Amino acid sequence: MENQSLPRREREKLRQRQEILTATLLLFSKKGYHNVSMREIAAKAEFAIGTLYKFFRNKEELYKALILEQADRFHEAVTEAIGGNADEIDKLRTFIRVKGEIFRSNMTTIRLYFAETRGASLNVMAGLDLEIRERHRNFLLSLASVFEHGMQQKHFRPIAAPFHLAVALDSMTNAFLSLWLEDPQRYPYPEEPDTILNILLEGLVNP
Amino acid sequence: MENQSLPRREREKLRQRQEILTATLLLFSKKGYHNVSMREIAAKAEFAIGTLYKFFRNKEELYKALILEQADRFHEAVTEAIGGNADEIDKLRTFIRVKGEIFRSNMTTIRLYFAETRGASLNVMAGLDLEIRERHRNFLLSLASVFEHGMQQKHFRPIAAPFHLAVALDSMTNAFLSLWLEDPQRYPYPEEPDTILNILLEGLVNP
Amino acid sequence: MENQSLPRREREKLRQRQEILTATLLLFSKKGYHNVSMREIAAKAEFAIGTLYKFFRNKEELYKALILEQADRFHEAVTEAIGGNADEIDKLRTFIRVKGEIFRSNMTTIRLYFAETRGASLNVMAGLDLEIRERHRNFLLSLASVFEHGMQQKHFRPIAAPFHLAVALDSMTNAFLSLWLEDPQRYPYPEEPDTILNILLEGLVNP
Amino acid sequence: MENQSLPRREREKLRQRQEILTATLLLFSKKGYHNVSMREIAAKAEFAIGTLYKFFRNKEELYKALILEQADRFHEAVTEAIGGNADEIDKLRTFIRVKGEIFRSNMTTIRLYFAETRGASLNVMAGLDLEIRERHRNFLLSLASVFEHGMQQKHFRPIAAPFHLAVALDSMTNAFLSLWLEDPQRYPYPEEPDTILNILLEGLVNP
DNA sequence: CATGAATGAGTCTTCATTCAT
DNA sequence: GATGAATGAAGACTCATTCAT
Repeated sequence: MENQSLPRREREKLRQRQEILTATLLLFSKKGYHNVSMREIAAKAEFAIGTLYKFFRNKEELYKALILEQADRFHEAVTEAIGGNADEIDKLRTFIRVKGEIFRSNMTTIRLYFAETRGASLNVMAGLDLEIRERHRNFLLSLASVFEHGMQQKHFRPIAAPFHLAVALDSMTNAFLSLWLEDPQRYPYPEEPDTILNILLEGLVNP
Repeated sequence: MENQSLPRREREKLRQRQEILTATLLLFSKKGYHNVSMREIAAKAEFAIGTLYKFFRNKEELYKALILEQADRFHEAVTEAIGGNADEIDKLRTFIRVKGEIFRSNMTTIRLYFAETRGASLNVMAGLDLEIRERHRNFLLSLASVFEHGMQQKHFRPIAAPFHLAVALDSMTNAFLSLWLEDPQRYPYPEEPDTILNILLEGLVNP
Repeated sequence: MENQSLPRREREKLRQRQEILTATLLLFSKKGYHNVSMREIAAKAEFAIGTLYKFFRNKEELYKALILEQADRFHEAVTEAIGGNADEIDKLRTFIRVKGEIFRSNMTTIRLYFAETRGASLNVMAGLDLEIRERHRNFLLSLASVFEHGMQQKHFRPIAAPFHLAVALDSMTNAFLSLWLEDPQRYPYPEEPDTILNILLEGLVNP
Repeated sequence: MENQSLPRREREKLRQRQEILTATLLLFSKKGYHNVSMREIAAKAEFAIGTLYKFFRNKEELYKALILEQADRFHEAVTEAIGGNADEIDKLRTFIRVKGEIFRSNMTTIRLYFAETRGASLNVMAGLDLEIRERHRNFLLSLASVFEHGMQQKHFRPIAAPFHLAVALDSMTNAFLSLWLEDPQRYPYPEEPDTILNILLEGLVNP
């Protein structure tokens, strides 16, 4: 992702920044923001404490950067999943599948993300929350336009506003993935994302 | 709720305990567990610090008590909403409405509740989390049995497992209420809970 | 010891005072002054905290009273041991034996006593120390007069000042009893007090 | 005592450690362990509180280190005093003199030492006590072997077990030094250690 | 430029003491 | 007079942040 045309010095700095963020993610997601010390992060990242402060003004800033980076990654991926020219239903199916894959391969990140998007943000700071919500909202709008387009194409019945449908679908995937996160054995996230789709579509598709 | 036949001394103690919990709820939900000091709580509750420790062994215990009390209140209310002998669809409608009302009159509590049920708990402690999840799961089972009964009565088509439907409905109400929480103006939680019901039922009801 | 002619009310008070002191002795000698709380003492003595303060102005005063009472008991007993008309050597022998008996039957007290007489007093307060030293000094003077008398009677050679001899004898009994306190098995305090007497009386150098 | 070939950084650390210990010794010996706060120590040592914790894990550890260091110093010195090839009586005389000198130049330390070796240890911790007793016992054994050797050489009559004689001599020096500590004017510790030696060596009984 | 030693404000918690009942 | 609930000062300890080397 890093621009390879940057001067070597700059590229090096970006790499170090990444290393710090990686170590931080590991620690924060395992123990929580308040239970991780800068010393601990420095040790894990194999930098001096002072160096951390060269990259991030303070602990909060480091946290913000971490969350935003992860949120970006996440929203990019799901947004891409519903892009392209595929059939609307395929797009929804792809979305569910891709989101599931991201969860499965980023449980660590996800825990942190949930912690942020669901109120915990109150604990740390308000500003961050806004930026995350912004990204989330943008994604919901993209998803809504899939529904909208489907309606225009008469594939979908207008049982609710497109945005509401987007919110509904997004929340259902969250809920099922949340169950899976709790107990992957008991609640396997559908290999085929059909359960969720069924619930949403069974009444939605125009007969 | 407090037993009025308790000796006066006991009633007084319960009242004080409640005052502490109320002050704590306000502070925790506004600033988060780690950003509130016992001194602050004592000041808000208008008790001496030492008095706090008469009621709660330590800060964590106070937090636990607070969360559990609120969760109980919440789950009792929504469980009651789907009890009784009403028609299944009416029960779902009542659930959505009641949950909305609870949210609207307990925003403070809700913020804290979400913080707990959605990952932030990682930050504070594991034990509490389990008890909350247990309550949540119990409610989901009750809700599932509403769907199951509806299927047995042939009011509902078996488009998905009852428990999955319960999860879906619960998550949708959360999502819409979450939007409303963010911006009550922009996202009014449906006075009539029909949007959510529509999404869920439009395909669910047996034609 | 309590004057039976005191009004009943007074006698009762004295008895309560004793009960407090007994409980306190047990706790202080087991855990040390600073590791015992007034609440703990009140519980052990089965009085209310406030009642403790009726008898002793504060924790320190309670401590002082306790130590002084024990010291008095102790010094009375050893002083009595060297009183009477017996032969000087018998008096010394009796002293050693009696002191041993007191130790053996009051280990609890003794630990506290040592803690006080040997520097720990620094920890708690200076005033107490003085009163104890006074008693100790008085006893040493009594003991010295035994030596002095023995010299006058020509039973003893004037190898050192009587007071110095008293100090020497007292310190030796302390040392041997201290060993015994540490490990009663390994260092049995002489049934017959002859070891200590030998050292003092025999004369070590080979003629 | 510090290895001068250590890297400068290490030497500096050792020096700081010593400064902390020195300040701590002063405060503890004057006011006692429980009446000295870490804040106070930090102020006296002219370090930040946090710095104290870089050197000692907690207050107890600091105390332990202090006591053990002083005890080592003390026992080394007295053990050395009875080493070498001198005549046994000379060794005893040297011991008495050297111990006196140590006392005189380390009153502060001594107060703390006594506090530990004589019961006060109950108050703070058990582990430390053991290590000190161990050192003390080792010294007594060395001293005992002086008596034993003296007996083998027929300089001493076997009036008591060598170990008992060691205990006796040690306790007498303690007692006389303790008097001196109380009131240096009234009880000058014998310039020439002859009083104590006399008592021990002369033989008290008139032949 | 990187380092990590030093800092000290701020945290939770205990407990001697008071005083309304 | 007895009680023990309430008080809040004070203590040990942590950790984000700075800055001399």
